[in-house]
Amino acid sequence: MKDIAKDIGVSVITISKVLRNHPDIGDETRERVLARVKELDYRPNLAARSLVTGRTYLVGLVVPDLLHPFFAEIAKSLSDVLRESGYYLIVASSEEDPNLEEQEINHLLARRLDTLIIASCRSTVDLFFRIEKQQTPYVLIDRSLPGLSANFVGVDDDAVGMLATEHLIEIGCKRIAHIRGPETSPSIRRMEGYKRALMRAGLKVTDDYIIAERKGDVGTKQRGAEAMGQLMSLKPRPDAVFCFNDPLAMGAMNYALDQGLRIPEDIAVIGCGNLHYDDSLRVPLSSIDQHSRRIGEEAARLAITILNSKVPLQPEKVVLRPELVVRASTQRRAAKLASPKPSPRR
Amino acid sequence: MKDIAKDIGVSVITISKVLRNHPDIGDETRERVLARVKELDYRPNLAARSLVTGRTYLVGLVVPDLLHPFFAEIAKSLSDVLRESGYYLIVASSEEDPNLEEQEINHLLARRLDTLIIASCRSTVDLFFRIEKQQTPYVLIDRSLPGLSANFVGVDDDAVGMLATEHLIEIGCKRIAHIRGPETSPSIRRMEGYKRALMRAGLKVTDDYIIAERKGDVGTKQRGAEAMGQLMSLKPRPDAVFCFNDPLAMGAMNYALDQGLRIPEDIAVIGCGNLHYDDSLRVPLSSIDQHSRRIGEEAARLAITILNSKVPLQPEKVVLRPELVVRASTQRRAAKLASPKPSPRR
DNA sequence: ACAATAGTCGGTAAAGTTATCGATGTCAAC
DNA sequence: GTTGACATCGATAACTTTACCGACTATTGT
Repeated sequence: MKDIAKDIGVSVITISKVLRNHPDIGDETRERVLARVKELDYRPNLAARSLVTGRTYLVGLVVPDLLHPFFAEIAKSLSDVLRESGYYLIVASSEEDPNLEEQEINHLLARRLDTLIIASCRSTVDLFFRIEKQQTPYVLIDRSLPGLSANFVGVDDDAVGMLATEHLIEIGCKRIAHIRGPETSPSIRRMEGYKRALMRAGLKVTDDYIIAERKGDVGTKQRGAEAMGQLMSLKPRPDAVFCFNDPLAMGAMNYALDQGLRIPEDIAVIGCGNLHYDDSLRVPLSSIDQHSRRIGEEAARLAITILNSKVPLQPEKVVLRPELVVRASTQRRAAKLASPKPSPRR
Repeated sequence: MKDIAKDIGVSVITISKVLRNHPDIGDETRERVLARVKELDYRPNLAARSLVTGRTYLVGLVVPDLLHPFFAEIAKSLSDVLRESGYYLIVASSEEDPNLEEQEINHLLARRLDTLIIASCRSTVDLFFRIEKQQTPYVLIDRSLPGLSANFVGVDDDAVGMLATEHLIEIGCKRIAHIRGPETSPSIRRMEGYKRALMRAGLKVTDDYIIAERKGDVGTKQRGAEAMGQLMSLKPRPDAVFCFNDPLAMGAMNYALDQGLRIPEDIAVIGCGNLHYDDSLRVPLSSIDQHSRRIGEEAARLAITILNSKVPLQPEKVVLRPELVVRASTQRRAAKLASPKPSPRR
């Protein structure tokens, strides 16, 4: 920058102003500066700029697993929207490990990012108080924490559980099982929605029908298969399963099919996530769409709003309404039980 | 930092050294500093550090599509390995648009990242010369550019094409079609491998049997379906298709199945990528594994090697050997044509 | 006892940029 | 001709940290 200034015969400040489209500079000077800048293919050092402005134009994203299509889609839409405002995304993966997550967040805090966007696998709130003390704004996505009043973008997980379960009830299922996820808010809320839907329909909640997350780090599909195995060995076999997410459902379906069962005739299956390959599976999978793309977009929008605001804002919560997507795995069957009347589409 | 120094009665430099585990500092002093640091939950400003050291400990990743499982897996493994050495990943998506890619790379260059890792959709070389002029080391992944001697990590795409095609030949297919990808090196090389395998087997290459990428931005699955539609309308219908990647293959298979065709009896299908849901599809999909995880790991390793080296290194090329994974979509059929002898496994 | 060495600590300057305010010049208006 | 307004540019200081070297003490070897 010094060189350019010398070349053209103006001061460094002038160059700086041109580079930031500051209105102070005359057209002719601006042209000459820009010409020289282009000639040298010069780019200002953003680290130095950050140092003096206090802004990095960097947003951190912390997710449990980048490979999961749900988080990948969020990362993508987030990155798209942020880019329009000149922000970039730096990603960190917590591998569903609370300690690793804390470590990653600490590191990101040291980088003085403008905002953090976090799908947390922690169950305690202390870490987030520390973030607030650092004055770093943050947005929780997908997973919320009890007792924490923070910005949040996600789906209404109670509604997810109810929607899925009600659908299974409508198509005539009586013994509805649930394969649940890890101990985080979405899993807990979906299970509660599931239970509430059962009770409303006058069906009783059977503990055996709820399969909890296994420990250990086997793949999700594998866990789905094991869970289905457990369910198949029960005395009155379930005639439907609501799975926490689609990869689990995939594993569960594979197991059932390999055992010679028919889906949905013998057992109906519904998942959550509405992944793009759901309709190409051995049996196309019904699912609850949780609008992953919109979660990313809304989180980005929220982050930008916060960053543009002079005053600290009240935490905002964006709760999206889930949507039922029916495919073959729950396709209304001519009920082998006693419920011949076609259930109305909701 | 100034405050901590004052509190303890030492100089700022001492604090700085403690924070970087510099051996210069005595145990007692170090303890006292660390205690106070922890008390204040203090973290050094990495932007300032970058300014003076010239290193950001940031690696940029530019890919065409973060949502594609292939790139998502690379991003994940990359991020994992880099983290161990204290590096973080900043991601940018080019959406398969060369101009957008240039823009993104320019921005990343301004951030003075330590390394760039790029799956480029550009066909010209000039941009990369500009990167080299900025002294920023970079590693190409998946896609290479003719005439560019750069660090590269990817799979042997000629071998991919040959492996897939030879497999189809071995199971008795005679009229093998190819649905190719965009105009980048993997697609070109795989097609060449495909052609070479045909010629070696004494089969002739039919132009009609090679479907090029359609323009426009419909989803990949949709494109696969359309391509399959084109193939099905040909006079001697192909009895096998080698698809550039698995999403294309998914679309193609869906179309064929919906038309009442049987896979692999009427038409065998093989893709590339070996995605984790391949075995859960309507017909489990044979595929060529291109070791996406290892691509990420090797790229990270290479990046770190470059960063640790005092002297500029010669460009290194890591070419992985692809691997055939056979599933139902090409399961050796009791050839309805005239080739009853079981083909030997290669 | 003296030099040499190792172990600790600090001072100075520098990294590249921007915020703030002040300085200059030009022009029109009265 | 003075005032005011506007447009254009620059000087100073600051942001936070580290590289480099020098200084001081204590210990060791001879």
